[in-house]
Amino acid sequence: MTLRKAYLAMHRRTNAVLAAAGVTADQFVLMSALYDEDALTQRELVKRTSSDANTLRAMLVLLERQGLIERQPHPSDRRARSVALTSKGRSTLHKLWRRSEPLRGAMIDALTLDESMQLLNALRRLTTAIHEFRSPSRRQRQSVGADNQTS
Amino acid sequence: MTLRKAYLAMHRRTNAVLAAAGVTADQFVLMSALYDEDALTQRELVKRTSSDANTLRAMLVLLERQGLIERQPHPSDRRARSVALTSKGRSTLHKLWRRSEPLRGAMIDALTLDESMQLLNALRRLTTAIHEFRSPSRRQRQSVGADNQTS
DNA sequence: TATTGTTATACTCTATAACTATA
DNA sequence: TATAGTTATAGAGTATAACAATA
Repeated sequence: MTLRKAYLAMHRRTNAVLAAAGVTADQFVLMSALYDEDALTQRELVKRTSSDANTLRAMLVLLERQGLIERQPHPSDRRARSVALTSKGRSTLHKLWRRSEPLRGAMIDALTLDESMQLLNALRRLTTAIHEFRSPSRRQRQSVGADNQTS
Repeated sequence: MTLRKAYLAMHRRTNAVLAAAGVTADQFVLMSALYDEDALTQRELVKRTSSDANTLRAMLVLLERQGLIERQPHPSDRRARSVALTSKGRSTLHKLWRRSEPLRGAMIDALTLDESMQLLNALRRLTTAIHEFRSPSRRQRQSVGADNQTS
């Protein structure tokens, strides 16, 4: 509940800050993932942004329509497509970073450096635990064993 | 980014765990907010779940269609509606708690008690900072003043 | 056979604006 | 005048399933 509230607050405020630029917070995340790299396949983007493949594609189509990214044939794998920011996308991204900077600043100021590190560390471990979690609806006899704990 | 990943992981896994019961994670949150109270107005629910009023209404309509909640005239304010869980909603909520318990357990086990407390504390302060943040696009001369500190 | 991506489809969540009815 | 909620509308994100092309 607390995690949810923090994320929603950040997400909505980011959307509000970026709205004038015609880009959503999720699209901003996606574009940022492309910034460091020359080009990525959609498959790689799915991994990095932890999105669903079809969701990602829908977002790419929207960004492509705005001329912010482009998808070209992959040089070595003819199944894949090479996704990259256009020059317009790159300059838009710079603008988005400038616009969202004050909000990021406010978030950074809310915690000490030490607390921020601990927060990030805790969140990462939480994420790992969730990813490793598998529903015990169909138990793996071997690992769960004969304990008295009910699911 | 880290906050986003943690939230999305939790949200998706919760959805997966609850899918068989035909209820989404967001609906689960909403129903939980109703559990402690006999009844709440939609306005109060908006505050507690930090949802948009129209978003909330859409969710209530879905839950009402499933017979999990009901909306009755408010006794003292004839504009308002009194939202409450039905008995079916109440028993469904119990089932949802049971189903999601292992996931919550995994999340709790990922951190020490001390770390959990610190995490919650940090997230709350972050949320407060975001809520208090106002875009500096149109500065309020009075409060911003001539300091060198930005936002 | 497995992988990359597309097409088709549907539903939930989100949000804005204009509105009704009460307070 | 302000508040509680509705109606109408739209779009973004999410996800499943069936499919084509390629590895």
